[in-house]
Amino acid sequence: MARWQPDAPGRLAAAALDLFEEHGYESTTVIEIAERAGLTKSTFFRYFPDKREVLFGGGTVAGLLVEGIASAPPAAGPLDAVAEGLEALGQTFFTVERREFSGRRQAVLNAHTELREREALKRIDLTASMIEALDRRGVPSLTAHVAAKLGSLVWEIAYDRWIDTDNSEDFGPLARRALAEVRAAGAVC
Amino acid sequence: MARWQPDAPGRLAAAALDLFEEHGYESTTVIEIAERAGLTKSTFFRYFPDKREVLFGGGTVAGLLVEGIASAPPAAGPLDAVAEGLEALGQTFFTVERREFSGRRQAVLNAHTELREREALKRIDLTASMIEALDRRGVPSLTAHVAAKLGSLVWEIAYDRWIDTDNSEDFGPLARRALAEVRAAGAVC
DNA sequence: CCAGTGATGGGACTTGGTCTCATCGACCGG
DNA sequence: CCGGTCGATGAGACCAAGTCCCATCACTGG
Repeated sequence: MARWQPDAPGRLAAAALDLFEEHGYESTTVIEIAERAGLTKSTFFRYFPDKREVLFGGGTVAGLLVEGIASAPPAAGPLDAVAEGLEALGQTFFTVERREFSGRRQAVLNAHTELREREALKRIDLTASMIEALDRRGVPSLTAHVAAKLGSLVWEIAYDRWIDTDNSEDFGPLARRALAEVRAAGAVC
Repeated sequence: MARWQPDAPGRLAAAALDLFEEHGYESTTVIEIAERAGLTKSTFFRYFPDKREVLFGGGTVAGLLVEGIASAPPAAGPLDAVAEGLEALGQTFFTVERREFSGRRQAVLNAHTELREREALKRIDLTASMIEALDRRGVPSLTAHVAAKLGSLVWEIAYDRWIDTDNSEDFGPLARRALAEVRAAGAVC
């Protein structure tokens, strides 16, 4: 028999989301999170560098997106390459099982500035990753910057719609549609 | 004779920037900042909600930008309206006197994740302000989103170049040029 | 002379976050 | 069966950020 329950980080994240929903982010203590997960403060900080990060565990996202961009057909334009990356993300990360969790998580995020701040940083770092990936495709720097910013916007729009409970479309098609809309809007700027 | 030295927030901000440059952000204490400014921790937190915010005092920026966008000629397209806003900013906020301070401040910001994170949040909030301002001009939502994102990119590029010590051009012209480049890059996405 | 006001100081208190050391079952070689 | 190592966890001291409440004290107007 195992000495410890499995998946400590997962239990911590789940406990945290529950408590944040129940009492709000600021009013719940790291100690409370750890206790609900059957652990202690020490262990919490062993897995997460700070309290906010417990809601940002999935660090594989950037990697998947970058891979997707890299493996787009060489002839594809920069924005199409980003679309390819988003598509890849939709198939491996934004799966149906993750949808409900993502929605709950996002509601908590939107409600607390401290968490929105962390989200903002993640988005910027992600945009930087996209720029790098495009750079490796030979896209000129400025074009890469523009494509990454637009790609980030496409992501936001598609993600919002994907989370929306009235909706049950997969992430991939949503991203494709959002991309087309953004492109059309960009043409009239 | 005045009972207190004038401009407590300004003294705190100056002291903070000095100390951050000397010892780094994390290794300098709020108490140290306050002491160098001839004040106390209590007073520091009376003027700034947290330690990071001491480097983000100029809260008028968003207002100026929004005004500039609002007062652009009605015929101007969304991105041109944003350019108008940036121009306004260049004349009232990004003045020559502020250039050296901005450069020092930016160097500190770039060196510390915690500060980059706050900057990321400010940028997102600013983008939201731009979207609102464009919305009030009757720009359709999606177009406003695209224009705001591109405007934010133009801001970044122009600001970088403005700070660059090899350069001494004013912010307005730099923004104009950056806008043209971004537009050209956008056309090939 | 006196009461009110406003910027500041002082200090207790909570919590996030770091660090170091102790614990203890599992596993492994003999 | 035995002893030692390993790896995940616990315990608790410690520091700094941030909150709160109350004291201080010059200035002001009546």
